[in-house]
Amino acid sequence: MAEIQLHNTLSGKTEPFVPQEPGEVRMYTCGPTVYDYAHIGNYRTFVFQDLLRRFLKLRGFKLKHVMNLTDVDDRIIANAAAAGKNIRDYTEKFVQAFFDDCKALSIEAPEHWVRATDHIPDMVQLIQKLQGKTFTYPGEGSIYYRITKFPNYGKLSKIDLTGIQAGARVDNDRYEKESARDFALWKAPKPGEHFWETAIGPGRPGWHIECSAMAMKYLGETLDIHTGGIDLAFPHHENEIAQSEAATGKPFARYWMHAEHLLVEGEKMSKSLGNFFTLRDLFAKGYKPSALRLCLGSTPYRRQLNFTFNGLTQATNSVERLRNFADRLQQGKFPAGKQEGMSARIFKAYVDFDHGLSDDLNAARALAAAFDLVRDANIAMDKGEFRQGDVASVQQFLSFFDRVFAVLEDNDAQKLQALGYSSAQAGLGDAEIEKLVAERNAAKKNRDFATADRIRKELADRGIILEDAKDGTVRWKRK
RNA sequence: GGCGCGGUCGCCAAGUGGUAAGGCAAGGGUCUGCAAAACCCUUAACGGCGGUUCGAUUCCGCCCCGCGCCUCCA
Repeated sequence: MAEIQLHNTLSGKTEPFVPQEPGEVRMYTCGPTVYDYAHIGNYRTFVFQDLLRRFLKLRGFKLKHVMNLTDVDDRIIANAAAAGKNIRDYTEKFVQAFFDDCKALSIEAPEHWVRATDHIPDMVQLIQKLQGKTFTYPGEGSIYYRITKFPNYGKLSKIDLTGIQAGARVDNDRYEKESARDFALWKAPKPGEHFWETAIGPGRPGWHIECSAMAMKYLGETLDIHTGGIDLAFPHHENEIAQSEAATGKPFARYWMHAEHLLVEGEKMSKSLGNFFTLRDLFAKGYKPSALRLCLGSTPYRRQLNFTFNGLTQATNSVERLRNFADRLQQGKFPAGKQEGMSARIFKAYVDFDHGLSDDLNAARALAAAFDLVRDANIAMDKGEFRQGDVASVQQFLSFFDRVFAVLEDNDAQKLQALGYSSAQAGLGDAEIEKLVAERNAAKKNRDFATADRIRKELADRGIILEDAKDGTVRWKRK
Protein backbone atom coordinates (compact mmCIF):
# COMPACT_ATOMS: atom_id res chain seq x y z
CA MET A 1 0.00 0.00 0.00
CA ALA A 2 1.15 3.45 -0.81
CA GLU A 3 1.67 6.15 1.76
CA ILE A 4 -1.43 8.29 2.02
CA GLN A 5 -0.80 11.86 0.89
CA LEU A 6 -3.34 14.59 1.53
CA HIS A 7 -3.31 18.20 0.46
CA ASN A 8 -3.37 20.42 3.52
CA THR A 9 -4.73 23.92 3.04
CA LEU A 10 -2.90 24.98 6.18
CA SER A 11 0.54 24.29 4.74
CA GLY A 12 -0.46 24.67 1.13
CA LYS A 13 1.27 21.37 0.49
CA THR A 14 0.44 17.76 -0.11
CA GLU A 15 1.72 15.89 2.93
CA PRO A 16 1.95 12.33 4.22
CA PHE A 17 -1.08 11.63 6.37
CA VAL A 18 -0.24 10.44 9.85
CA PRO A 19 -3.01 10.57 12.47
CA GLN A 20 -2.30 11.39 16.10
CA GLU A 21 -3.34 7.97 17.33
CA PRO A 22 -2.14 5.15 15.14
CA GLY A 23 -5.05 3.44 13.46
CA GLU A 24 -7.60 6.07 14.37
CA VAL A 25 -8.79 9.16 12.52
CA ARG A 26 -10.73 11.97 14.14
CA MET A 27 -12.49 13.90 11.43
CA TYR A 28 -14.95 16.75 11.41
CA THR A 29 -16.78 17.69 8.25
CA CYS A 30 -18.93 20.76 7.81
CA GLY A 31 -22.42 19.73 6.88
CA PRO A 32 -25.41 21.61 5.52
CA THR A 33 -27.27 24.60 6.84
CA VAL A 34 -30.78 23.27 6.84
CA TYR A 35 -32.66 26.34 5.69
CA ASP A 36 -33.62 24.74 2.37
CA TYR A 37 -32.93 21.69 0.25
CA ALA A 38 -29.22 21.21 -0.29
CA HIS A 39 -28.05 21.52 -3.90
CA ILE A 40 -25.68 19.50 -6.05
CA GLY A 41 -22.81 21.83 -5.19
CA ASN A 42 -23.26 20.92 -1.54
CA TYR A 43 -23.32 17.27 -2.45
CA ARG A 44 -20.13 17.53 -4.43
CA THR A 45 -18.46 18.35 -1.14
CA PHE A 46 -20.37 15.72 0.80
CA VAL A 47 -19.52 13.03 -1.73
CA PHE A 48 -15.87 14.04 -1.47
CA GLN A 49 -16.06 13.73 2.30
CA ASP A 50 -17.67 10.34 1.90
CA LEU A 51 -14.97 9.11 -0.47
CA LEU A 52 -12.35 10.27 2.01
CA ARG A 53 -14.12 8.57 4.87
CA ARG A 54 -14.58 5.34 2.96
CA PHE A 55 -11.00 5.29 1.75
CA LEU A 56 -9.63 5.78 5.26
CA LYS A 57 -11.82 2.96 6.48
CA LEU A 58 -10.69 0.77 3.62
CA ARG A 59 -7.14 1.41 4.70
CA GLY A 60 -8.02 0.10 8.11
CA PHE A 61 -8.44 3.25 10.14
CA LYS A 62 -11.04 3.35 12.82
CA LEU A 63 -13.04 6.47 12.15
CA LYS A 64 -14.42 9.00 14.55
CA HIS A 65 -16.25 11.26 12.19
CA VAL A 66 -18.53 14.10 13.19
CA MET A 67 -20.75 15.98 10.78
CA ASN A 68 -22.80 18.92 11.84
CA LEU A 69 -26.18 20.21 10.84
CA THR A 70 -26.39 23.96 11.19
CA ASP A 71 -29.95 24.47 12.30
CA VAL A 72 -29.78 28.03 13.51
CA ASP A 73 -28.68 31.01 11.44
CA ASP A 74 -30.09 34.20 9.96
CA ARG A 75 -31.82 32.54 7.04
CA ILE A 76 -33.38 29.87 9.19
CA ILE A 77 -34.66 32.42 11.65
CA ALA A 78 -36.07 34.55 8.86
CA ASN A 79 -37.62 31.67 6.96
CA ALA A 80 -39.07 30.08 10.06
CA ALA A 81 -40.61 33.36 11.10
CA ALA A 82 -42.09 33.80 7.63
CA ALA A 83 -43.56 30.31 7.84
CA GLY A 84 -44.89 30.94 11.33
CA LYS A 85 -42.92 28.04 12.79
CA ASN A 86 -40.32 27.63 15.47
CA ILE A 87 -36.93 26.89 14.07
CA ARG A 88 -36.86 23.26 15.13
CA ASP A 89 -40.08 22.52 13.28
CA TYR A 90 -38.99 24.55 10.29
CA THR A 91 -35.65 22.78 9.91
CA GLU A 92 -36.94 19.27 10.54
CA LYS A 93 -38.19 18.89 6.99
CA PHE A 94 -34.83 19.84 5.52
CA VAL A 95 -32.92 17.67 7.94
CA GLN A 96 -34.99 14.70 6.80
CA ALA A 97 -34.54 15.68 3.17
CA PHE A 98 -30.80 15.83 3.71
CA PHE A 99 -30.73 12.36 5.25
CA ASP A 100 -32.82 11.05 2.34
CA ASP A 101 -30.44 12.61 -0.15
CA CYS A 102 -27.46 11.09 1.60
CA LYS A 103 -29.04 7.69 1.39
CA ALA A 104 -29.73 8.20 -2.29
CA LEU A 105 -26.10 9.09 -2.89
CA SER A 106 -24.83 6.27 -0.67
CA ILE A 107 -23.18 8.77 1.62
CA GLU A 108 -22.40 6.84 4.77
CA ALA A 109 -23.59 8.13 8.10
CA PRO A 110 -20.74 9.50 10.19
CA GLU A 111 -20.30 8.23 13.74
CA HIS A 112 -22.05 11.37 15.02
CA TRP A 113 -24.54 13.71 13.43
CA VAL A 114 -24.64 16.80 15.60
CA ARG A 115 -27.10 19.67 15.56
CA ALA A 116 -26.16 23.14 16.65
CA THR A 117 -29.33 23.66 18.67
CA ASP A 118 -28.53 20.57 20.73
CA HIS A 119 -25.23 22.06 21.82
CA ILE A 120 -25.94 25.57 23.03
CA PRO A 121 -24.50 24.86 26.52
CA ASP A 122 -21.25 23.63 24.98
CA MET A 123 -20.95 26.80 22.97
CA VAL A 124 -21.70 28.94 26.02
CA GLN A 125 -18.93 27.18 27.91
CA LEU A 126 -16.46 27.76 25.13
CA ILE A 127 -17.38 31.42 24.95
CA GLN A 128 -16.92 31.71 28.70
CA LYS A 129 -13.50 30.22 28.36
CA LEU A 130 -12.64 32.86 25.76
CA GLN A 131 -14.06 35.57 27.99
CA GLY A 132 -11.75 34.40 30.75
CA LYS A 133 -8.80 34.87 28.45
CA THR A 134 -9.98 38.28 27.30
CA PHE A 135 -10.40 37.31 23.68
CA THR A 136 -13.88 38.77 23.75
CA TYR A 137 -15.66 42.06 24.23
CA PRO A 138 -19.32 42.90 24.53
CA GLY A 139 -21.35 45.15 22.25
CA GLU A 140 -25.04 45.85 22.66
CA GLY A 141 -25.73 42.47 24.19
CA SER A 142 -23.63 40.57 21.69
CA ILE A 143 -20.20 39.10 22.31
CA TYR A 144 -17.40 39.55 19.79
CA TYR A 145 -14.08 37.89 19.21
CA ARG A 146 -11.13 40.23 19.15
CA ILE A 147 -9.03 39.14 16.20
CA THR A 148 -6.05 41.32 16.97
CA LYS A 149 -5.54 39.25 20.12
CA PHE A 150 -4.83 36.16 18.03
CA PRO A 151 -1.48 36.57 16.28
CA ASN A 152 -1.89 33.72 13.82
CA TYR A 153 -5.14 34.97 12.42
CA GLY A 154 -5.16 34.32 8.68
CA LYS A 155 -2.80 31.36 8.68
CA LEU A 156 -5.29 29.06 6.97
CA SER A 157 -6.61 31.33 4.26
CA LYS A 158 -3.38 33.32 3.94
CA ILE A 159 -5.21 36.53 4.49
CA ASP A 160 -3.11 39.46 5.50
CA LEU A 161 -5.06 41.64 7.86
CA THR A 162 -2.78 44.63 7.56
CA GLY A 163 -4.10 45.54 4.15
CA ILE A 164 -7.72 45.41 5.08
CA GLN A 165 -9.61 48.54 5.85
CA ALA A 166 -13.07 48.84 7.26
CA GLY A 167 -14.66 49.96 4.02
CA ALA A 168 -18.24 50.19 2.88
CA ARG A 169 -18.18 46.60 1.70
CA VAL A 170 -16.84 45.15 4.87
CA ASP A 171 -18.33 47.17 7.65
CA ASN A 172 -21.95 46.35 7.13
CA ASP A 173 -22.78 44.79 10.43
CA ARG A 174 -25.27 46.74 12.40
CA TYR A 175 -23.71 45.75 15.70
CA GLU A 176 -20.89 47.62 17.35
CA LYS A 177 -17.51 46.11 16.60
CA GLU A 178 -14.03 47.30 17.41
CA SER A 179 -12.72 46.07 14.12
CA ALA A 180 -14.48 45.14 10.91
CA ARG A 181 -13.01 41.66 10.90
CA ASP A 182 -14.11 40.77 14.39
CA PHE A 183 -16.94 38.33 14.42
CA ALA A 184 -19.82 37.54 16.71
CA LEU A 185 -19.52 34.63 19.09
CA TRP A 186 -22.92 35.34 20.52
CA LYS A 187 -25.64 37.52 19.03
CA ALA A 188 -28.08 39.54 21.05
CA PRO A 189 -31.68 38.72 20.26
CA LYS A 190 -33.62 41.03 17.99
CA PRO A 191 -37.23 41.74 18.87
CA GLY A 192 -39.47 38.75 18.26
CA GLU A 193 -36.55 36.48 17.45
CA HIS A 194 -35.95 33.09 18.95
CA PHE A 195 -33.28 33.19 21.67
CA TRP A 196 -31.71 31.09 24.40
CA GLU A 197 -31.47 32.32 27.99
CA THR A 198 -27.95 31.51 29.11
CA ALA A 199 -25.20 32.38 31.55
CA ILE A 200 -23.72 34.77 29.01
CA GLY A 201 -27.02 36.45 28.43
CA PRO A 202 -29.96 35.93 26.11
CA GLY A 203 -29.26 35.40 22.45
CA ARG A 204 -28.13 32.87 19.90
CA PRO A 205 -24.77 31.57 18.75
CA GLY A 206 -22.69 33.11 16.03
CA TRP A 207 -22.01 30.95 13.01
CA HIS A 208 -18.54 29.71 13.81
CA ILE A 209 -18.76 28.78 17.45
CA GLU A 210 -20.91 25.70 16.85
CA CYS A 211 -18.26 23.85 14.90
CA SER A 212 -15.53 24.56 17.41
CA ALA A 213 -17.68 23.52 20.33
CA MET A 214 -19.06 20.37 18.76
CA ALA A 215 -15.84 19.24 17.16
CA MET A 216 -13.90 19.50 20.40
CA LYS A 217 -16.68 17.93 22.44
CA TYR A 218 -16.66 14.74 20.40
CA LEU A 219 -13.16 14.61 19.01
CA GLY A 220 -10.91 16.33 21.51
CA GLU A 221 -8.99 19.57 21.26
CA THR A 222 -6.95 18.60 18.22
CA LEU A 223 -8.65 16.95 15.24
CA ASP A 224 -6.84 14.99 12.60
CA ILE A 225 -8.87 16.21 9.64
CA HIS A 226 -11.32 19.03 9.14
CA THR A 227 -13.00 19.52 5.78
CA GLY A 228 -15.56 21.60 3.97
CA GLY A 229 -16.15 23.51 0.78
CA ILE A 230 -13.44 25.90 -0.36
CA ASP A 231 -15.58 28.89 0.45
CA LEU A 232 -15.57 27.91 4.12
CA ALA A 233 -11.82 28.33 4.43
CA PHE A 234 -12.50 31.98 4.99
CA PRO A 235 -13.99 33.17 7.19
CA HIS A 236 -15.58 30.12 8.75
CA HIS A 237 -12.60 27.84 9.29
CA GLU A 238 -10.26 30.72 9.96
CA ASN A 239 -12.55 31.81 12.75
CA GLU A 240 -12.88 28.29 14.08
CA ILE A 241 -9.12 28.17 14.40
CA ALA A 242 -9.02 31.53 16.15
CA GLN A 243 -11.68 30.52 18.67
CA SER A 244 -10.50 27.02 19.34
CA GLU A 245 -6.82 27.69 19.57
CA ALA A 246 -7.34 30.75 21.71
CA ALA A 247 -9.35 28.62 24.11
CA THR A 248 -7.08 25.59 24.25
CA GLY A 249 -3.65 26.78 23.23
CA LYS A 250 -3.42 23.71 21.00
CA PRO A 251 -3.66 23.25 17.24
CA PHE A 252 -7.31 22.79 16.34
CA ALA A 253 -6.93 20.59 13.27
CA ARG A 254 -3.86 19.06 11.69
CA TYR A 255 -5.09 18.58 8.14
CA TRP A 256 -7.52 20.98 6.52
CA MET A 257 -9.02 19.77 3.28
CA HIS A 258 -11.25 21.86 1.03
CA ALA A 259 -13.32 20.78 -1.92
CA GLU A 260 -13.41 23.06 -4.94
CA HIS A 261 -16.73 24.31 -6.15
CA LEU A 262 -18.95 22.95 -8.83
CA LEU A 263 -19.91 24.93 -11.91
CA VAL A 264 -22.94 24.24 -14.04
CA GLU A 265 -22.30 24.31 -17.77
CA GLY A 266 -19.21 26.40 -17.07
CA GLU A 267 -21.04 29.01 -15.05
CA LYS A 268 -21.48 29.61 -11.38
CA MET A 269 -24.56 27.88 -10.14
CA SER A 270 -27.14 30.36 -9.00
CA LYS A 271 -30.85 30.62 -8.74
CA SER A 272 -30.94 33.66 -10.97
CA LEU A 273 -29.20 31.86 -13.84
CA GLY A 274 -31.73 29.06 -13.61
CA ASN A 275 -28.97 26.49 -13.31
CA PHE A 276 -29.56 25.67 -9.70
CA PHE A 277 -30.33 22.02 -8.98
CA THR A 278 -31.28 19.94 -6.00
CA LEU A 279 -31.13 16.16 -6.11
CA ARG A 280 -34.89 16.17 -6.38
CA ASP A 281 -34.69 18.18 -9.58
CA LEU A 282 -32.33 15.67 -11.19
CA PHE A 283 -34.14 12.57 -10.01
CA ALA A 284 -37.39 14.02 -11.31
CA LYS A 285 -35.71 14.30 -14.70
CA GLY A 286 -34.96 10.59 -14.58
CA TYR A 287 -31.28 10.61 -13.68
CA LYS A 288 -30.06 7.85 -11.40
CA PRO A 289 -28.58 8.36 -7.94
CA SER A 290 -25.60 6.19 -8.81
CA ALA A 291 -24.86 8.27 -11.90
CA LEU A 292 -24.93 11.45 -9.88
CA ARG A 293 -22.64 9.96 -7.25
CA LEU A 294 -20.11 8.97 -9.88
CA CYS A 295 -20.49 12.30 -11.66
CA LEU A 296 -19.80 14.23 -8.45
CA GLY A 297 -17.13 11.87 -7.18
CA SER A 298 -14.99 11.04 -10.18
CA THR A 299 -13.42 14.46 -10.59
CA PRO A 300 -10.62 14.93 -8.06
CA TYR A 301 -11.92 17.11 -5.26
CA ARG A 302 -9.42 19.94 -5.69
CA ARG A 303 -10.54 20.59 -9.24
CA GLN A 304 -13.57 22.59 -10.03
CA LEU A 305 -16.17 20.25 -11.36
CA ASN A 306 -18.10 21.35 -14.39
CA PHE A 307 -21.47 19.76 -13.98
CA THR A 308 -23.32 19.23 -17.25
CA PHE A 309 -26.22 17.05 -18.28
CA ASN A 310 -23.98 15.54 -20.88
CA GLY A 311 -21.56 14.66 -18.11
CA LEU A 312 -24.33 13.13 -16.07
CA THR A 313 -25.33 10.98 -19.02
CA GLN A 314 -21.71 9.94 -19.44
CA ALA A 315 -21.59 8.95 -15.80
CA THR A 316 -24.79 6.98 -16.25
CA ASN A 317 -23.18 5.00 -19.05
CA SER A 318 -19.98 4.50 -17.12
CA VAL A 319 -21.89 2.99 -14.22
CA GLU A 320 -23.66 0.74 -16.74
CA ARG A 321 -20.38 -0.53 -18.07
CA LEU A 322 -19.19 -1.49 -14.62
CA ARG A 323 -22.45 -3.18 -13.75
CA ASN A 324 -22.59 -5.03 -17.05
CA PHE A 325 -19.20 -6.41 -16.32
CA ALA A 326 -20.19 -7.48 -12.82
CA ASP A 327 -23.19 -9.28 -14.31
CA ARG A 328 -21.13 -10.97 -16.96
CA LEU A 329 -18.82 -12.22 -14.26
CA GLN A 330 -21.70 -13.42 -12.17
CA GLN A 331 -23.64 -15.14 -14.90
CA GLY A 332 -20.89 -16.32 -17.20
CA LYS A 333 -19.90 -19.96 -17.47
CA PHE A 334 -16.16 -20.30 -17.78
CA PRO A 335 -13.92 -23.34 -18.04
CA ALA A 336 -12.57 -24.65 -14.76
CA GLY A 337 -9.13 -23.70 -13.52
CA LYS A 338 -7.25 -20.43 -13.42
CA GLN A 339 -5.90 -18.32 -16.22
CA GLU A 340 -2.21 -17.76 -16.19
CA GLY A 341 -1.41 -14.17 -15.37
CA MET A 342 -4.87 -13.23 -14.18
CA SER A 343 -3.88 -13.11 -10.52
CA ALA A 344 -1.08 -10.74 -11.36
CA ARG A 345 -3.46 -8.68 -13.47
CA ILE A 346 -5.89 -8.38 -10.57
CA PHE A 347 -3.07 -7.50 -8.22
CA LYS A 348 -2.11 -4.65 -10.54
CA ALA A 349 -5.67 -3.35 -10.32
CA TYR A 350 -5.41 -3.22 -6.55
CA VAL A 351 -2.10 -1.43 -6.73
CA ASP A 352 -3.31 1.16 -9.23
CA PHE A 353 -6.51 1.69 -7.32
CA ASP A 354 -4.67 2.20 -4.06
CA HIS A 355 -2.05 4.47 -5.59
CA GLY A 356 -4.74 6.65 -7.09
CA LEU A 357 -6.65 7.15 -3.87
CA SER A 358 -3.52 7.42 -1.77
CA ASP A 359 -2.43 10.35 -3.90
CA ASP A 360 -4.68 12.97 -2.35
CA LEU A 361 -7.77 10.94 -3.10
CA ASN A 362 -7.37 10.93 -6.86
CA ALA A 363 -10.67 9.34 -7.75
CA ALA A 364 -10.18 9.57 -11.50
CA ARG A 365 -7.09 7.39 -11.33
CA ALA A 366 -8.70 4.87 -9.02
CA LEU A 367 -11.63 4.63 -11.38
CA ALA A 368 -9.35 4.06 -14.34
CA ALA A 369 -7.76 1.15 -12.47
CA ALA A 370 -11.14 -0.55 -12.37
CA PHE A 371 -11.93 0.15 -16.01
CA ASP A 372 -8.56 -1.21 -17.07
CA LEU A 373 -9.26 -4.49 -15.36
CA VAL A 374 -12.76 -4.61 -16.80
CA ARG A 375 -11.43 -4.27 -20.31
CA ASP A 376 -8.70 -6.86 -19.88
CA ALA A 377 -11.05 -9.36 -18.31
CA ASN A 378 -13.62 -8.79 -21.05
CA ILE A 379 -10.95 -9.49 -23.66
CA ALA A 380 -10.04 -12.70 -21.89
CA MET A 381 -13.69 -13.72 -21.79
CA ASP A 382 -14.17 -12.96 -25.47
CA LYS A 383 -11.17 -15.10 -26.31
CA GLY A 384 -12.43 -17.91 -24.12
CA GLU A 385 -9.37 -17.64 -21.94
CA PHE A 386 -11.06 -16.50 -18.77
CA ARG A 387 -11.37 -19.23 -16.13
CA GLN A 388 -13.95 -19.94 -13.48
CA GLY A 389 -11.26 -20.04 -10.85
CA ASP A 390 -10.63 -16.31 -11.31
CA VAL A 391 -14.23 -15.20 -10.94
CA ALA A 392 -14.14 -14.86 -7.18
CA SER A 393 -10.96 -12.81 -7.08
CA VAL A 394 -12.20 -10.40 -9.71
CA GLN A 395 -15.43 -10.07 -7.78
CA GLN A 396 -13.41 -9.39 -4.67
CA PHE A 397 -11.67 -6.57 -6.43
CA LEU A 398 -14.97 -5.11 -7.55
CA SER A 399 -16.37 -5.15 -4.07
CA PHE A 400 -13.16 -3.62 -2.76
CA PHE A 401 -13.54 -0.89 -5.36
CA ASP A 402 -17.14 -0.43 -4.41
CA ARG A 403 -16.41 0.03 -0.75
CA VAL A 404 -15.22 3.46 -1.80
CA PHE A 405 -17.16 4.24 -4.96
CA ALA A 406 -20.43 2.56 -4.02
CA VAL A 407 -22.08 2.54 -7.42
CA LEU A 408 -22.20 -1.12 -8.41
CA GLU A 409 -25.30 -2.24 -6.62
CA ASP A 410 -28.25 -2.02 -8.99
CA ASN A 411 -30.58 -0.34 -6.53
CA ASP A 412 -31.39 2.98 -8.17
CA ALA A 413 -35.02 2.11 -8.72
CA GLN A 414 -35.50 1.20 -5.07
CA LYS A 415 -33.74 4.34 -3.94
CA LEU A 416 -35.91 6.51 -6.12
CA GLN A 417 -38.98 4.73 -4.93
CA ALA A 418 -37.94 5.27 -1.33
CA LEU A 419 -37.62 8.96 -2.08
CA GLY A 420 -41.06 9.01 -3.60
CA TYR A 421 -40.10 9.07 -7.25
CA SER A 422 -41.83 6.37 -9.16
CA SER A 423 -39.75 5.95 -12.24
CA ALA A 424 -41.61 5.45 -15.51
CA GLN A 425 -41.14 1.71 -15.49
CA ALA A 426 -41.89 1.18 -11.85
CA GLY A 427 -45.25 -0.23 -12.82
CA LEU A 428 -43.65 -3.40 -14.13
CA GLY A 429 -42.61 -5.82 -11.46
CA ASP A 430 -39.87 -8.38 -11.86
CA ALA A 431 -42.32 -11.25 -12.07
CA GLU A 432 -44.28 -9.52 -14.78
CA ILE A 433 -41.15 -8.89 -16.78
CA GLU A 434 -39.96 -12.48 -16.39
CA LYS A 435 -43.34 -13.66 -17.65
CA LEU A 436 -43.16 -11.53 -20.78
CA VAL A 437 -39.60 -12.61 -21.41
CA ALA A 438 -40.67 -16.24 -21.16
CA GLU A 439 -43.52 -15.62 -23.58
CA ARG A 440 -41.13 -14.06 -26.01
CA ASN A 441 -38.73 -16.97 -25.71
CA ALA A 442 -41.54 -19.37 -26.48
CA ALA A 443 -42.54 -17.33 -29.52
CA LYS A 444 -38.94 -17.28 -30.70
CA LYS A 445 -38.72 -21.02 -30.39
CA ASN A 446 -41.78 -21.34 -32.60
CA ARG A 447 -40.19 -18.89 -35.00
CA ASP A 448 -43.11 -16.58 -34.38
CA PHE A 449 -40.93 -13.51 -34.70
CA ALA A 450 -43.83 -11.11 -35.04
CA THR A 451 -45.02 -11.94 -31.53
CA ALA A 452 -41.49 -12.02 -30.16
CA ASP A 453 -40.75 -8.59 -31.59
CA ARG A 454 -44.03 -7.19 -30.34
CA ILE A 455 -43.19 -8.25 -26.80
CA ARG A 456 -39.70 -6.88 -27.17
CA LYS A 457 -41.08 -3.54 -28.30
CA GLU A 458 -43.63 -3.50 -25.51
CA LEU A 459 -40.94 -4.02 -22.92
CA ALA A 460 -38.69 -1.47 -24.53
CA ASP A 461 -41.46 1.10 -24.38
CA ARG A 462 -41.67 0.49 -20.67
CA GLY A 463 -37.96 0.92 -20.14
CA ILE A 464 -36.88 -2.71 -20.15
CA ILE A 465 -33.91 -3.60 -22.28
CA LEU A 466 -33.44 -7.19 -23.37
CA GLU A 467 -30.08 -8.69 -23.99
CA ASP A 468 -30.01 -11.87 -26.08
CA ALA A 469 -26.88 -13.80 -25.31
CA LYS A 470 -25.07 -16.19 -27.62
CA ASP A 471 -26.26 -19.28 -25.81
CA GLY A 472 -29.91 -18.30 -26.10
CA THR A 473 -30.32 -16.98 -22.58
CA VAL A 474 -31.95 -13.62 -22.14
CA ARG A 475 -30.96 -11.04 -19.62
CA TRP A 476 -33.06 -7.98 -18.98
CA LYS A 477 -32.45 -4.71 -17.25
CA ARG A 478 -34.21 -1.51 -16.51
CA LYS A 479 -33.08 1.42 -18.47
C1' G B 1 -5.20 44.23 -5.90
C1' G B 2 -4.25 39.68 -2.43
C1' C B 3 -4.93 34.35 -2.11
C1' G B 4 -6.41 29.86 -4.81
C1' C B 5 -8.03 26.25 -8.84
C1' G B 6 -7.77 25.32 -13.99
C1' G B 7 -6.89 25.54 -19.58
C1' U B 8 -4.72 17.85 -22.49
C1' C B 9 -8.71 14.08 -28.43
C1' G B 10 -15.92 16.08 -30.24
C1' C B 11 -17.20 15.95 -24.48
C1' C B 12 -15.47 14.53 -19.26
C1' A B 13 -10.77 13.61 -17.23
C1' A B 14 -5.51 11.18 -15.56
C1' G B 15 -0.36 11.59 -16.08
C1' U B 16 4.97 12.12 -17.25
C1' G B 17 11.77 15.60 -18.43
C1' G B 18 12.25 11.17 -23.51
C1' U B 19 6.02 12.48 -28.00
C1' A B 20 0.21 10.96 -23.41
C1' A B 21 -4.32 6.59 -18.75
C1' G B 22 -9.47 5.87 -18.36
C1' G B 23 -14.71 7.03 -19.42
C1' C B 24 -18.50 8.94 -22.88
C1' A B 25 -19.46 9.89 -27.98
C1' A B 26 -18.19 8.62 -33.24
C1' G B 27 -16.61 4.94 -36.98
C1' G B 28 -15.65 -0.32 -37.81
C1' G B 29 -16.38 -5.40 -36.24
C1' U B 30 -18.22 -9.96 -33.30
C1' C B 31 -22.87 -11.89 -32.00
C1' U B 32 -28.24 -12.14 -33.91
C1' G B 33 -34.10 -14.62 -37.51
C1' C B 34 -33.81 -9.11 -37.81
C1' A B 35 -32.56 -5.91 -34.28
C1' A B 36 -31.12 -4.30 -29.65
C1' A B 37 -27.98 -5.02 -25.78
C1' A B 38 -23.20 -6.59 -24.64
C1' C B 39 -18.18 -7.02 -25.93
C1' C B 40 -13.76 -5.93 -28.99
C1' C B 41 -10.99 -2.65 -32.27
C1' U B 42 -9.83 2.24 -34.36
C1' U B 43 -9.35 7.39 -34.86
C1' A B 44 -7.80 11.65 -32.61
C1' A B 45 -5.40 15.98 -27.85
C1' C B 46 -1.09 18.69 -24.18
C1' G B 47 -3.84 27.76 -24.67
C1' G B 48 0.32 31.32 -26.66
C1' C B 49 5.47 33.23 -26.62
C1' G B 50 10.22 32.87 -24.68
C1' G B 51 13.95 30.33 -21.43
C1' U B 52 16.59 25.95 -19.05
C1' U B 53 17.77 21.08 -21.29
C1' C B 54 20.57 16.45 -25.76
C1' G B 55 15.22 16.55 -25.31
C1' A B 56 9.29 19.96 -22.23
C1' U B 57 2.90 18.68 -22.47
C1' U B 58 5.73 17.91 -17.93
C1' C B 59 10.65 22.85 -14.90
C1' C B 60 11.10 28.59 -15.00
C1' G B 61 9.28 33.51 -16.76
C1' C B 62 5.76 36.40 -19.26
C1' C B 63 1.06 36.65 -21.73
C1' C B 64 -3.98 35.18 -22.95
C1' C B 65 -8.51 32.74 -21.38
C1' G B 66 -12.15 30.41 -17.63
C1' C B 67 -13.57 30.01 -12.46
C1' G B 68 -13.52 30.76 -7.07
C1' C B 69 -12.61 33.22 -2.14
C1' C B 70 -11.48 38.11 0.20
C1' U B 71 -17.77 38.24 6.55
C1' C B 72 -22.25 34.04 7.11
C1' C B 73 -22.22 30.90 0.02
C1' A B 74 -20.36 23.62 -0.07
